[in-house]
Amino acid sequence: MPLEYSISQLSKEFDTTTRSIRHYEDIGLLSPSRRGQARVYSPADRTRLKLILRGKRLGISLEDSREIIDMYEPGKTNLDQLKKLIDAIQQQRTKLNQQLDDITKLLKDLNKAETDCVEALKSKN
Amino acid sequence: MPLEYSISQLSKEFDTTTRSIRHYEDIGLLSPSRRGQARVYSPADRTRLKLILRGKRLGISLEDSREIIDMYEPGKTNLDQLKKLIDAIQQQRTKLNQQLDDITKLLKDLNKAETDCVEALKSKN
DNA sequence: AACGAATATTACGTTTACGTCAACGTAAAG
DNA sequence: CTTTACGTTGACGTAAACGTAATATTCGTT
Repeated sequence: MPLEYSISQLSKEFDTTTRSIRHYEDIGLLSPSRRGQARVYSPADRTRLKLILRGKRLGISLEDSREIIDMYEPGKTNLDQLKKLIDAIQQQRTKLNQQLDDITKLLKDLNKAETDCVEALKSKN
Repeated sequence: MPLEYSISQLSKEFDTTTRSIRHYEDIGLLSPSRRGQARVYSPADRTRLKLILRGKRLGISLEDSREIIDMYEPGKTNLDQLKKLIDAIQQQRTKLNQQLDDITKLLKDLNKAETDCVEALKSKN
């Protein structure tokens, strides 16, 4: 496991574009260090990117992703800050469970659609 | 269960807007019948809307939703049409399983974040 | 008949999440 | 020293998914 990554390395690894990664930086979701003016990404940066993209696949907006990701940051040891976080986590959990429900339903529907298709194919022979 | 619905009824039931519902019609995802110029939605229309919104919650684009939803339509008994559908279903299933994976991982992360928070809170007392 | 509530159409505006140049710096290879 | 590959910063463009008037119509009620 490398200790640092270039922007194109990450874009390839996660099948995204350098433009997107820079965009995430533009809106403050990433802040890689620099060597000269070139971006240098740490494993931690890479993890953040991974989380962002995972969120994307779940239809989570970048704005919302920021909140979620910030939860994992240490040093957020302010007291009522913590309570806020716990609350946010609850909300996210609710949303995710809803999605889980949606997905199982969709998978069920897909299964039915498929068997229907297969049946229809059979009856053609 | 009613035999028909008005646009505002549906917008309330599914917590969306009449504008959105009309938009779905604009792009051909819905085609309710009319009484005069007023839209009249059948239970089938309602189901389609439900599927659209479920897809939305999963970050599925309206364009992709169209494909999925059309799978449920009967009368698609063209032969290689069917094979295409089965293929599309497979792809969707793959994507959904990926999402399932993402979600379980996120939920795990959220659990950890939460216990961390709670721990942090305890240590403050 | 007049009114308000619901619905309609038309059309322009907005937000999100990037795509797509253009113009230039940098560093290793031939 | 030039090519090649990769990187940078603007700046403008765009597609999707609606929001938001503005205006007109319809329909049951006073």
